[in-house]
Amino acid sequence: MQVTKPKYLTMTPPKRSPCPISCTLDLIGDRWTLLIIRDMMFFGKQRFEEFLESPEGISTNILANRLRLLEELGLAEKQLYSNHSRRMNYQLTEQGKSLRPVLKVVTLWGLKHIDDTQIPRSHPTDADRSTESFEATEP
Amino acid sequence: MQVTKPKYLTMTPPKRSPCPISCTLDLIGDRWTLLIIRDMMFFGKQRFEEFLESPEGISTNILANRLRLLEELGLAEKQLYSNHSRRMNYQLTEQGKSLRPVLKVVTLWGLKHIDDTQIPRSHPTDADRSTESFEATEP
DNA sequence: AGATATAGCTTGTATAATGCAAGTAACTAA
DNA sequence: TTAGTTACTTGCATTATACAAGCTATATCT
Repeated sequence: MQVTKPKYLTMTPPKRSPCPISCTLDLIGDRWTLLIIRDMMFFGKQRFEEFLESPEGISTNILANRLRLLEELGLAEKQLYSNHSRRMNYQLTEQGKSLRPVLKVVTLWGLKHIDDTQIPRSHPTDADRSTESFEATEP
Repeated sequence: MQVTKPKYLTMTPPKRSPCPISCTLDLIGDRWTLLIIRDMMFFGKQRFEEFLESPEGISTNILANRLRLLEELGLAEKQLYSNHSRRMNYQLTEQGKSLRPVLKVVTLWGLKHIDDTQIPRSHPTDADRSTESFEATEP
């Protein structure tokens, strides 16, 4: 598979309809994508192995697939951590960060309507890099 | 398959983790469920055949499956339309209606970040039954 | 009464997505 | 030189989805 340039949201997947809900679900309407975005946004995760550590237990092939899709959608960017390592660095773009209100309202709904849910505690090492709080109200 | 009583959100699907985002995705993290809720909430749709008419083109087996799941989750209720007909009547419960802020923020995100999206125009006959506006701000 | 239509599904089958385990490639450190 | 780290890919079994067809109970028409 030969991917040249990241595509943008304007040109990506086939729409089922022009409805904004339907179109949004075409992008992030699955059980994993928002969790990866959560990990980047609230826990400052940036590397493949870090995403694998999340308690939901994503598998490596799904993770690789979703990271590629996020890049193609322009929601995340991939960079080399340093020039002498294979280590990669995934970060949210502005587009990706714009999903914050979505994650927030989903979080609040879950906390209120599903029993035994709680905001995960991040590891100290994760918290160091986390730029945004899970609870914070405003962008 | 023998389903006795509707289950409630507290006892339904296996959690991948206690994270409220993860748990919410376990319930509605697919490409169809929120569209059915949209149809009930904003377009006043109540019947099997009405859901089939939506432009995204859900298939009958998936629709039947999701309506059953929504009932099991306590997000929707199924009733007979009248006592002399097979006609069914699906309606959101209070739990289901509580997803309104989620649909709203998803709608706004889609409108702003995905090209060529627009709020669908409902048919006059649908609008008659619609209790809530797609655009309205407050519950 | 018998035929046609309507509504709400179920069933069958092909294709696609997911889950799980294992393996590979490039570099890094000892 | 050897072992470890990181980011994946591959293979295969299971599950979900898409598409088409069919079925059942009532409602309506003639």
